[in-house]
Amino acid sequence: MATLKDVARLAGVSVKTVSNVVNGYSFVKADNRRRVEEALEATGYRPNLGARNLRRGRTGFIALVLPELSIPYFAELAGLVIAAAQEHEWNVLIEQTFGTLAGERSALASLGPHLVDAAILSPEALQVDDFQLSVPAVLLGEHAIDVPISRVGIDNVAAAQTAVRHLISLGHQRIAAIGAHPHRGTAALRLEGYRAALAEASLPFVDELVVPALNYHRADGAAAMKSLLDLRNPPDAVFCFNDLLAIGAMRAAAERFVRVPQDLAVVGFDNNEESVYSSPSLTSVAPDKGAIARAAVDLLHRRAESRDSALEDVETPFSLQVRESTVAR
Amino acid sequence: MATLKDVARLAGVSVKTVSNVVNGYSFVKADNRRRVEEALEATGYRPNLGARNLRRGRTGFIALVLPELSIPYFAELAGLVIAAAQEHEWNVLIEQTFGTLAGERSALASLGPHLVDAAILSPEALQVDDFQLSVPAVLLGEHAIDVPISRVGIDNVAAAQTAVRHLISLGHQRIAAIGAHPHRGTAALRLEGYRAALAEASLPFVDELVVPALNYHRADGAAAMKSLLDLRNPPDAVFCFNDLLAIGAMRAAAERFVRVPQDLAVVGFDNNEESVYSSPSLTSVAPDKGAIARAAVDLLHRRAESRDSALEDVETPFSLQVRESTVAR
DNA sequence: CATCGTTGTTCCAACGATGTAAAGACCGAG
DNA sequence: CTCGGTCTTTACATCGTTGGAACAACGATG
Repeated sequence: MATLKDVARLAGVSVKTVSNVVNGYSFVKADNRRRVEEALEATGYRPNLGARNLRRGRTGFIALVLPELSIPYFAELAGLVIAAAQEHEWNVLIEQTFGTLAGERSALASLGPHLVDAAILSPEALQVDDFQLSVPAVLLGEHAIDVPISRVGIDNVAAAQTAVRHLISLGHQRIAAIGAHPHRGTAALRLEGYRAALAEASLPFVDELVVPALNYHRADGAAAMKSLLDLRNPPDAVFCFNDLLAIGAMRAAAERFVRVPQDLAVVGFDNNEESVYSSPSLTSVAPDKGAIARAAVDLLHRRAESRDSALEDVETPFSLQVRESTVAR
Repeated sequence: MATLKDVARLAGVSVKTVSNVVNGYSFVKADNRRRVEEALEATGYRPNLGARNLRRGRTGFIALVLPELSIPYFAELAGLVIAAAQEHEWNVLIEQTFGTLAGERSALASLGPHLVDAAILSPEALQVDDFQLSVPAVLLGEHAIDVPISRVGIDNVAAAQTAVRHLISLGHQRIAAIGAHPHRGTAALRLEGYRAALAEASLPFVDELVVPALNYHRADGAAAMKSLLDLRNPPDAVFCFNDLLAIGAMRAAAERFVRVPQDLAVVGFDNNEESVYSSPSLTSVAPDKGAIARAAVDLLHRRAESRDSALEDVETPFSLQVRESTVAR
């Protein structure tokens, strides 16, 4: 691998002159510039990023800490973050926490200015004490707890309310919710939106219709749905806090020969590609994932450049995608 | 951020002694070792990986070049690769190519010993000339073309044959295939397995039943299925070259009120989590993704350590997961 | 007490890049 | 022909780490 030294020797100039050419410094004599450029070409020189960053005091990486890549929402988001980071010459390091406190702690511990310039976090279990970050960071989703970190995400209350209003507007009266969670900030807000929508339609809030889910996987949605179908008086609609739960719920319904949407309307959250092709296709709250990824990366870029540290709270748009799980073809 | 120098000053020893303690060098006096360890603790020292790797001549990263994270197979695989890489103290850099030649070329160009120690590639369009790699690499899937690079993957011919045999054993005679592709190596092999299974059952190979798919997304599967259902004599079973195609195909069938599996049996490939929860659930060829990830990373580790460069071809196991899309409950 | 081998520590150079300061080349003005 | 100012290039130090050689301390040996 060619280094600046090799190029310099070939071009017959000093190392620094080559460095100047590489970095676009203006005052290089045309003749030398040409010779250096030829030498660069001939050796196929590529800068050693490690060395450059060591000298510059940056690493060229940002961390993306998320629960699991096998969850479609995070996989899609990761893809978008990688694309957005590229525009700022950042490479993305993905850390999986599997939603556990231990996993999140170890991911955070491994972060530091020597490894990454900044971090994007999607935490699920972290405590206040854990946020002793040494690099600029941004939270995706919600503040489960009150920590001084910027945030990017949608208005979860409004989004949930929109989803449940949709169910109410279709005439549903006994609407369940799947995905309550003791620690997850988004879960609390979506529940709040659910409550608000019921309240404004003067529908009662029924405890037994709110089912918790510890993980947001398909299996959890299926289990929750089964318990709902076992009720003396099962719901006629269900709002799931993410699409995977909804997919699991629809699966459980199908196994009991409960028809969606005739017997049971289902709304999800995240608008995974999977939900467009399921049978029936799934009505879902669609956050603008591209906007989230871009906003998060841009925010970190500003913070990494200027050392100011104003907290920001960026709200990204969402929409409701209505499909067959609430309105039959 | 504390450096070795800070720790050394605090402990009252030289930088090198601290380095020796950090790296587990045996001959350090107990007394000094204790003082250094206390100083390490007190300063919260974490080695600067960039500097360490610069000195050691490695980067601590491997690249994972794949089409797109939003494709579940690659998302799951990426998660497993990250986990496997952790055991060798490697961080994973994910590059998305979006299946285009340009994307793959630019990903490859950005690779080099200054950035990564090794690379795992899942190419779809690359040409022979492109494989001028300067780091150890391994291909996932198949050699589309004849290049001297190690490979890890399943026996695609046998896997496809197993899938189609399954359909034949259920009495299907008119079996379609979705996913033929002009350049993709795996596509050719899966088609070969399909052909072999037909041949051994003395079933005719019918051209119109083999449908190409340029991308392997759900939409492509749906489009292909529609064209098959438009045939004068449509198939009674279909083998899709991946699960996304199969999901799209089942969706298209449902829209035409074609029942799966009664009117049409469907087999996929990849065994995505999504396929377990679809309605009907999808019979699929299940490659052992964990084994693939581990084998690829381990192979690269061996190659990065010892400079020998024997080509390896690692075959990982697969199985057929039979579900409702071929056998009704 | 000189010598030796073992153990423990330090100093120096190097990895590849860039910022700083100083030196060299060149120009026109006085 | 010197001076002062702009270009242009260079030498050097530096980022944080580690390998190697040098050095120092030590008890054991002859």
